[in-house]
Amino acid sequence: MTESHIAEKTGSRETETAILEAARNLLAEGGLDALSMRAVASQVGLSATAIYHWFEGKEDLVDRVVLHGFRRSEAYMWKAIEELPAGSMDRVAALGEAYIRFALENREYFKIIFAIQTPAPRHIDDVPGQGGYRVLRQCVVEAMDAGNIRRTDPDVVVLFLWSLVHGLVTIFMACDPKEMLAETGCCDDLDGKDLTIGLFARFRDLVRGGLEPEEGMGGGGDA
Amino acid sequence: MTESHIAEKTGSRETETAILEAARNLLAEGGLDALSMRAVASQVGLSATAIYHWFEGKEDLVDRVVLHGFRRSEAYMWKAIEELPAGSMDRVAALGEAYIRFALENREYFKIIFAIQTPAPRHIDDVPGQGGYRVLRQCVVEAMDAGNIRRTDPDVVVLFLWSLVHGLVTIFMACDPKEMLAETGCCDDLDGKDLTIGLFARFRDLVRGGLEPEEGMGGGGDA
DNA sequence: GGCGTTAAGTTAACACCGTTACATTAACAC
DNA sequence: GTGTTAATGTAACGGTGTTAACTTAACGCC
Repeated sequence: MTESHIAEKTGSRETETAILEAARNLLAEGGLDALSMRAVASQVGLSATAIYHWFEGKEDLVDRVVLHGFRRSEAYMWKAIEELPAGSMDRVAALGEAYIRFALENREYFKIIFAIQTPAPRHIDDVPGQGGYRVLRQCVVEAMDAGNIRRTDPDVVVLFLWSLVHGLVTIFMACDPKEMLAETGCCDDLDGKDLTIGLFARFRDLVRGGLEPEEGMGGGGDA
Repeated sequence: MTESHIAEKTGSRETETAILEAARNLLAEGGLDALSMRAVASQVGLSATAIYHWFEGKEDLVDRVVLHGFRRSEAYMWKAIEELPAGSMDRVAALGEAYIRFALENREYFKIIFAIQTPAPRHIDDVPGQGGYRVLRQCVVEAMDAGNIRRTDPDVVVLFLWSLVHGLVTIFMACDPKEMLAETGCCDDLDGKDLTIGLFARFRDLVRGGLEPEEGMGGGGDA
């Protein structure tokens, strides 16, 4: 409670950020298993128990690491749309693509939030939606105002789009997308991240026009 | 390699299934952390090491437990559509709803596949898509033949629908959906599983008709 | 200069964990 | 009987997150 408290804290924070950075690297390289208190500590040059002076425990440490990831993701998504015209569907699509890119480039951050053993579900602010949700929502509302999206509850549309992209990413992170689409031959020349984005591109038509057949095209095939 | 091998094995399998059942319960109750070799063993009345005679290790045990979950999920989905007319969109929608129901009623099975630390992604056959993918694909193809779905690559449509539903479930398992839609007031009276399904119902319009505004409705609002 | 307090870190230990090595018991084949 | 194999047990290893108790250094204060 003394006056010099602020300055004193500021200096010591270096240790805290060093711990966070080490944790971040371990997580990105080897996943949650590789992020052990002892591994983090040895990388920083401390004993494992010293970490408990800065973080409540492993869960707290991981939370803080992941939080940092979200902050980056928000910036990532803003950057993706900044040069595209407001109200355009291109903006909405670019946002989806950015989400995919970020997720696949930061698998471990991403997995943790949706994979972690949480007894209670996490608050929305702790989730990639944090920045993402609000950015997307703004784009959707603008697109509605511009007459590019049918006028309905914007939150339903946002969740619709978010679910679509998030589902695609999550599925492709768990299965081998290449194998999954082997029979189809669609996007044959692509793989990994590009395949996911290629498939996302093919979703655009469905999102825009829906699954319903065009009017006046006759009743489909030979049924 | 002796002749009595089969009968002998059949009798002993009871131990194996007892282990599986104990593992299943522990997983469903307390997640992957609660499923420890020692906990399983004590529940069956064995020593932890005895499990290694029936399973290669924890990973193998978990895999087998999850596999059982998939089998159930497939049956669950077949049952959901059996009384609905083939080729109808109701079938497709019922499948989505069944997927949501199963996921939320079997969170731990579900989480594991998409959450587990897999260096290499799992094969499609190891994923809820296993049964699910093929069931959904059949329904989509039938709906195309019946003229209820625009004719395009069915695998793209299947993945589109699967992504949508899977994303919705995954997001709602990680965030608090109630909180997320607080401002909107949509589906205000529902919660938990019902809210997710309620929201899924609102997706149906968007899936059918797309986001594009109807022709001849004028250029949207006041933009 | 001595005192109390706090920050920052240590070592030792606890209770788990998955897994391995090795011993044991029982049943069966020859 | 003897050998073999299935089925289980005990003891132990190296790892985990975490706690308790201790040190060491720095600071404010009188």
